[in-house]
Amino acid sequence: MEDGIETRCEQCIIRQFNSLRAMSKDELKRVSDTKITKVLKKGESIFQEGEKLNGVFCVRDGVSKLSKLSPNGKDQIVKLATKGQVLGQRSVIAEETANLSAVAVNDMQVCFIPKEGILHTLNTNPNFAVEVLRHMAHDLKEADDVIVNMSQKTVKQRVAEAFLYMKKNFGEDNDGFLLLTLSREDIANVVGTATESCIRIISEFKKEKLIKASGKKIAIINEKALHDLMER
Amino acid sequence: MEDGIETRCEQCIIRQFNSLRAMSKDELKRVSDTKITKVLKKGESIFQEGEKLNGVFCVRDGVSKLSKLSPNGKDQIVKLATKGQVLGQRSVIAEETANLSAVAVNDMQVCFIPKEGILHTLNTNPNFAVEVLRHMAHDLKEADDVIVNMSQKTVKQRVAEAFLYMKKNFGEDNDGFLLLTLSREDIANVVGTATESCIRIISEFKKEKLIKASGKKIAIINEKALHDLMER
DNA sequence: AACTTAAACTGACATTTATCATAGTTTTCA
DNA sequence: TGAAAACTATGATAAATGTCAGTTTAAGTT
Repeated sequence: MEDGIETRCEQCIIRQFNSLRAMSKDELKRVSDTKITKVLKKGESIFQEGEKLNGVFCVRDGVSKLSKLSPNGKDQIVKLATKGQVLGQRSVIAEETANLSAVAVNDMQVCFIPKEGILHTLNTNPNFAVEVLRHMAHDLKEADDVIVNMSQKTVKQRVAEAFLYMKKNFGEDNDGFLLLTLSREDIANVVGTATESCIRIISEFKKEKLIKASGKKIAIINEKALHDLMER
Repeated sequence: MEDGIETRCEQCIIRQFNSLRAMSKDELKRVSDTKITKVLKKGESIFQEGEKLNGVFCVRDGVSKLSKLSPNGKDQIVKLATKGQVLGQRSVIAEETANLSAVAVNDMQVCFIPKEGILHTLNTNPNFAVEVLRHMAHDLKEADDVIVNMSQKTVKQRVAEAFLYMKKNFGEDNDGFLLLTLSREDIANVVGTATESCIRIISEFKKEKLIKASGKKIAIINEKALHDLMER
């Protein structure tokens, strides 16, 4: 059992850093030996904006929102991280305080990996560093795309995109309902709009039969229409 | 003379990657030996979105805008790069096509550095890789900040921020005019708004004596007020 | 200098989005 | 289970921003 956890934890690192061959067995073992597993309830925070991180967190189960508080008091969700993704690596690598807060959207399990091992491997294993670099380059591209979406697309388009994103990255159950359920407020914070505006658009989508809802659960009915709307 | 150029070109790499000690003399020499200097007129492009890059470009003189075309035909400027900054490293590192276009805002001089040397050093010199990584981590943080600004701040706040950014990063002349002059359209594309909206806000700022203008040149008169406006 | 073109500006109006108020609905938990 | 709290929903209205149309000004060009 405990063995299963360890194995999965190693998998996080491997997958995130895309570097099965970049870390040696020894290095992986050292990382796994020092990890600490932590359980979080929905709404609890993993770390806060401004906090100094002593390591990274690997999501074993559940979903975390990475968000930043803007001066006007609103919270902008920049990213949603799920099983296998690593949180905090940017701050650890840059040796800066966290620029985002990480909060559990569901009940979660994360494992903590002290920064020493990561930094050591980074400095001694070029392949590993390059893999991490490549991963961060990808994140940077995604961030650029988000900037363009935020400034050039309407709220309606961004809501459509958010649902498609949720389907693509978190999947759906047998009845077609999105596995990731977010509150209307969280959706609004992903999209960067007021909760009421977000709700209104969701209502509209329901009327137009693009989506259907059962309580908090949402199912995409007409994916093509959502997609066309988003691209226009 | 040509020697001066070489020296400065090496400086670009060193400064951008923040790694004076991370690249050996030999490595730096190899990079410099293979560089090609290129002159561009205002409006000419260095590379286009979607293009495959065979190396990075180091800005020796002038300013380049890095922008992305959105489906609605508008151009979002994501970053402005000036002397000493390197363009295209994200694409080269990720081995992807460029996700942004780079166009000269002024007359420019850039030097081209083939990717082979960069990738080779990356793979053999961990210190260099870590420095590049750190640099990219910083870029990523900045991108996150831009996302929050775009979604949470008003156009007026973003215009104020743009002027403060221009002052901070490009400086002003003896009369207090910003050294970087952008067309109204370019400012609008930085801010992510319509050109007319941008012009209207600039007119407002002039009336309120926050800035003054002489032709295309703009001077900040009341920096504190602009700052307060931006933060609110 | 006269001509041509591009950029800057202004007004009127349409559209989008935010805000405030309020009511219905679900969830929580004592 | 039943009341409180949190979330979802809708209407009315205000504020912000975009669009279109037209004018003025500046910048090149021959």
